[in-house]
Amino acid sequence: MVKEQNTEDRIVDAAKKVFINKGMDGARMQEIANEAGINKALLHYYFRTKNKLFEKVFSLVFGDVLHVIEQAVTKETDFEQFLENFIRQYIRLLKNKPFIPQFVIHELNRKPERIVAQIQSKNVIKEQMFSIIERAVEKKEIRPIQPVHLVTNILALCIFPFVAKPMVKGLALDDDEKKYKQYINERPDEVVAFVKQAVLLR
Amino acid sequence: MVKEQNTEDRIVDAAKKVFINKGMDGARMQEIANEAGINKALLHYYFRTKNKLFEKVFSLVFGDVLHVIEQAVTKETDFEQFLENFIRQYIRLLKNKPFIPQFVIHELNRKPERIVAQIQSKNVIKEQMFSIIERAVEKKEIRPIQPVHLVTNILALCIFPFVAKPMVKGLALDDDEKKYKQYINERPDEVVAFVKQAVLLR
DNA sequence: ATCTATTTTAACCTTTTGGTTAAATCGTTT
DNA sequence: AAACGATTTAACCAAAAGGTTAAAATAGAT
Repeated sequence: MVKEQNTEDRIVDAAKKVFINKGMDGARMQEIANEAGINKALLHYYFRTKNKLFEKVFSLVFGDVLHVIEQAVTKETDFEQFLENFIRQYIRLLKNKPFIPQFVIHELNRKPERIVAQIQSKNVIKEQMFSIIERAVEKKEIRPIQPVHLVTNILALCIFPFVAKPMVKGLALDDDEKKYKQYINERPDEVVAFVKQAVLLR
Repeated sequence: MVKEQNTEDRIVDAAKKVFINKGMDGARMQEIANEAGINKALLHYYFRTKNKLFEKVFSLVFGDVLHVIEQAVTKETDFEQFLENFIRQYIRLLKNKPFIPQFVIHELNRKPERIVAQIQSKNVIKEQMFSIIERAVEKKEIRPIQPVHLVTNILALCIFPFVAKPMVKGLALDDDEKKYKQYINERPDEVVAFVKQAVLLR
């Protein structure tokens, strides 16, 4: 956020922007250099290859996502609090960086092995989430549901409006950016309410 | 599905396969030619440019999706039937062509104008869906919910497990393809139940 | 048999792009 | 002032990729 940053950071920020918007294939080193306000030679001086730069960017972006999830998961609260917290935090992240999911998904499908590389740090999170859900089921706070399904349901509801923005905006909202923003602002409440209705036992 | 097809169809099928897997940027004309069992010269003989070929493929694929949606929407039934029908049909489509959503989403984000071009045919569908939902709300069959949100919720729940396959499989299912298939098979029931719980008034 | 459209072969062109290199410049530190 | 790292300039290279072309081969129809 500070104007004062060193070249390496400027490069990484520029690369984030370009890679996220264009993907690995669509991104051009020249464009990244321009975006960073430097020239191609210096770009390669810092990061020898496009691939190295991309890997750096990917792990940073994916790290951001994991961090938010971890944050929400490790706060020991009851299920309802966890749900609210998780959904609102997650959507807030995506509101600030709306291209993250498309980027992550696209690159994950392009090179699924990457997941395996970082699997250990995620496994902790997974176990945590699953156990929160299982406990809630045992305590009859929510109806019986497999953790995998509930987790993917929640993620789906949070992520979809961002990856499918042109569809949502174009098809349902008269291609009106204001209406889309309004819609996005309504999302946290909507998703929380939807999921609660779907699983909470009353 | 027939082995006997003319060259143009073979090309289009091959192009579908490659474009869907690699995207516009990642796809190679040579690879499409190989996949179709012909050479590059003949490929360009049928489709002068990569772009023309791509546009053809995109509209075909997107047409498939719209067709399924249209099918489900135009069957005049009550809300519950519509819900079941829509979800099961849609997931069946994705089970057969799992790469469609990622492809459509990626290309839609790359060139959002494309939506505007086909907007009229979709507007009918949209109106139909929205009115089904509004009627259900009026009749107190479901709790009050904005059609945009409900529609996107349903689409999200259907689509996400396919676009995020590596994540679901890797994170939650021990990277086990069998478990993933099992999970996908459970999806229709799960989604139907989830949505019903979330909106149906009992 | 010949005409026609289809298909192949293979060479070729051009543009784009990732990446390199060498020399010069600028700025800071010592 | 000298020295060093950071940065620019600009030319260059090689590979990849989209696209073209011309000539030959193949096959089907009249």
